[in-house]
Order: sequence, then C-alpha cells, then structure tokens
Amino acid sequence: MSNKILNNYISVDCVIFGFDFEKLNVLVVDRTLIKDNGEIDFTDLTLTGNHIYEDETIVEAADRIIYDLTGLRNIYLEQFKTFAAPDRLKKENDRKWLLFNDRNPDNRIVSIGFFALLATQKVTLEWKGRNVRWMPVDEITELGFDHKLILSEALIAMRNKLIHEPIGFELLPEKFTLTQLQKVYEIILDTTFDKRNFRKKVARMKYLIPLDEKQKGVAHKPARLYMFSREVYEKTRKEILNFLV
Amino acid sequence: MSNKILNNYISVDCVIFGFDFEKLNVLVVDRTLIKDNGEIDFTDLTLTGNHIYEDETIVEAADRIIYDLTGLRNIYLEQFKTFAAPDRLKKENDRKWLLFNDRNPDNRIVSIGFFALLATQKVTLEWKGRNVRWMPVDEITELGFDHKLILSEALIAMRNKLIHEPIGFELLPEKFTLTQLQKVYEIILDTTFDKRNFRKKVARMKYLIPLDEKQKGVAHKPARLYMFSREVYEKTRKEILNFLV
DNA sequence: TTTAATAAGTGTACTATCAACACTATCAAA
DNA sequence: TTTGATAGTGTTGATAGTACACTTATTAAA
Repeated sequence: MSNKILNNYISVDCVIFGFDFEKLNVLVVDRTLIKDNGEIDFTDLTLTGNHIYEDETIVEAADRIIYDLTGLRNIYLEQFKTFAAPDRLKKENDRKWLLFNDRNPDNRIVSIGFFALLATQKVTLEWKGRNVRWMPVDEITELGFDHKLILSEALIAMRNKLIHEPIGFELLPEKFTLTQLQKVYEIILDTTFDKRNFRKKVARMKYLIPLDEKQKGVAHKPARLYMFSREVYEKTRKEILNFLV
Repeated sequence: MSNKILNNYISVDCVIFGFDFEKLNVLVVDRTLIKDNGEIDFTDLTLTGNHIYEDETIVEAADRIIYDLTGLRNIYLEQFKTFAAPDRLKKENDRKWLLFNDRNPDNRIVSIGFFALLATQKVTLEWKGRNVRWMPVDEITELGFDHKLILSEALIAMRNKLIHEPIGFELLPEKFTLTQLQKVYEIILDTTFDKRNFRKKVARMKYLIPLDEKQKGVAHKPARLYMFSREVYEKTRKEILNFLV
C-alpha cells in the first residue's frame, strides 16, 4: 500500500428534496456543453454542489448553495455522510470532470453530503437563471460523477430520520392538512397507513398544532390546517429524554 | 465574504469507545514532548486520527487506524460527522499543532469523524508500544485540537444509534450475560431499567440467542450467556421493513 | 459443613399503544 | 339538486409497557 497523501479538494454536495404533494423530487443541475458548431458536446445531470470558501464553515457553505439555487434561507439541512473514494471521480467520468473543471484529476475530491427538505412550491426556479430543475426521485436513473451513490445514501439517511424524528412537515408549506402529512410518509416510505390510526397518532404529538383555519377553494369538504411548533417539540423532547427513551 | 478556496488536509479521526462492564471509556493518545534538558515541553491528550493514503477509501483509513491502535480488525465502525470550521485548529492550538506537524497552518484541516465500539478487554494496549490509553468518558475534561467537540458529537450520535438499533452487544465480549447488556444501556444512557421488563424485551428480540452455557467462577448464581446473531437480525429487519416501520 | 454474600432468574395486574375496520359530513361544480 | 371528492370520526381485540418482590445457585468465609 502507498503511504502517499493526496491533495484534497472539498466540495459540499446538497441533495435538495422537494415534495409537491404527489411525489418526492430532487433538484438537479443540467450540465450541457455546446460545441462551437452548435451541436451538443456533452450533457448530464448532477446534484448541486460547490466549494467551501476560505472563511466559511461547512454549514455556511451548504446554506449558500441552497440559497444560490432556490433563493431560500433557513431550510431544513442535515449533514449525512462524506464521500472520498480515491478514484471516485475518475475512470469513466474523467473527461466530464475536466470539461467543467480545471483541476488536477490526480487530486482526491472529497464531498461532504447534505440533504435538504422543502416544499417544491416554495422555490422559484427562474431564480438566477440556473440550469436547475426538479426531477422525481424514482425517475433518476443516472447522475454525473458518483452523485447517484450520494443520492441513494441521502435517501437512506432521510428515510431513517423521517421514521425517528418529526421532520415530515419540512416537506410541506407552513400550514398543511393531515392528509398531506400522511402522504409525505406514505410516498417517501412507500407504504400506506390507515387514516384513523394515523390521525390518532398525530393527536398524541402535541407539537402538531391544529389551527382555526381551513383549506379554501377545494371541491370537497375543506380540511383543517395544522402547524408544527418547534417550541412545543423541544419541550416535550426534553421531558421524554429526562425520563429516558 | 472571501471566495478564496483553501487547500484542505483530510484526516480521519476515530472515537474508539471501550466498555469494561462498569463504565464507558475512550481511547486517547498521550502527546508529550520532552525538551532537550528532559523537562516536559508540552503535553495533551487527543483522539486517534490519521490521514487517508493515496489508494485508500475513507473506511479503509478508519480500519487501519483502529488496527494500528488496538491490533483488532472487523470492529464496529460508523462515520458520524465531518468537521471543517475554517479556524478550528488555530487560535489557541496553533503552537501545539505545529509542534507535531509540519503543515501550513493556513490550510484547512477537515476531520471525518468515526466512532468505534468494542470491549476494552479485547485490546492489548502494549500493542506497538503507542502512547495510548483508556480514559473514562466522564473524566475527559479537555482534549487537544477540537477533539472535545468531536467526542461530544460522537457521544450524541452513538447514544442515538444505541436507542434505535441493536448495537449494545458490540461493547461486550462475544458471549455476554443479560445483566451485562442491561448495564451497557444503563450506563451509556444514564438511567436504570427494571430487570424483569428488560428481559421481557430482550426475549422478543429473536437475534439475541441464549446459549447452553453459563458464567464460571462467579461467587453467585452463574448467569446464562447470550450471543448476537447477525443472520437472524438481518432477516427480522427485512420482515419489519417489508411491513414498514 | 454451615452460613453469609451476591447476583440470577421469574409472574402478574394494570395501562397504553397498535391494528383492523365503514360510515357520515361538507364543499364545488355540473 | 345532484354528483364527485375528500374530511372526519369510534370500537374492539391484541400487543407492548410499567410497576413491583421473592426464590435459587454459586463461592467464600466462618
């Protein structure tokens, strides 16, 4: 084994999940390079990533990436894994990498993976005119670099978190109905729940606050709207931890 | 904000937790530098870390670090977080860092944090004669660099995992008693459990296999020994996931 | 060989949560 | 006013959680 230590380039890659009440999407960047004669030289899709600047923390870099692409701040964001196989960007991808970067392919690229959760409707994709678009998770068959792997691991981490902690509402507008919340869980965890049992469970979660407000303009009985209260959540969480989980 | 991108040095830092039936310990490295005249120039404790070599994956580097320090392979290991504040190793620690390293302090040091779980008795600390020793977690008040922060985050991640997944036995010898297992949970989660209820719960976990073997040489009724079966665990886990968690 | 010390091992009654299941209410649009 | 669509609601049986005290098997000391 070689004991040589590589130079390393750090990038923060964000898997931005967006829910549109029907399916789970990921924000992808369309990298298309046009030749001088107008033909497409090369095209692929990648996750959204960037470098960490000199005076930034990792989280600041991730926040900046989210802001650049969506125009949004204070989005739910979680660091889930770091990727750094020595040859992860080489082999088949070398040429693509060099097309878009001037870096030395001998260096190792280390990606710190984050996932973000938001409601697609919050985002105006025309923001800054980037080649960015939503793509349903289950239609993504290929991504540039090793971003397919990063997406898979993000999905695992996100599902795991969704099962154990109340983050489902992060994929919905601030005010949401219980049916919408149930759909978040059903679609992401690929299952179905009994409506009455789901509501009984929600009723026990004191941090989901029922509002005196209903849906408007729907062609059926309008549903009551709910909000998440972080304050109540932190309080009950502490109580639980005091008596131990 | 500066858009300058730093050079980055990647290190893999391992928080090696060891349980000795009574308390949770961490493997720390004693860094003591002696002056020419025999006086101690400087001393502190740090976590165990190292660089990633050219042809290694992150996990291989972590495995190598564990092996170098303990002589053990196939230890439970989990990547939990990556640390990279721009000034994390500077300020007060600059001198210490330079004493032990020839690197440029302007570069950013990125640490990929792992935690490992094992029974202290498995380790022969004389291995390779390193300045390495066990230290009880709750006696660690200070560590070099920002390793105290890394330790805190490792503890949070480890406790969280311990609550949600069966990893407690990783801190015990291959064959263990239920009282030993109960103690793992009680000490790490800082609580107590009722013995009968704990055993009822364990009885439901089919992957904890009772053996036809008992403790020997103890001055009380000898306890039955148990083993973890990964095979049974993977099977029941799949069944659970099929019907959804 | 008896006794003391120590931890192992075991059951029950009550409460809370889980899981399965079907009908009525309210709104917009036709 | 009828139709279509989704909201909203209770009960029962099974499973898991919680609180609680005594007997048993072994070694060491008397």
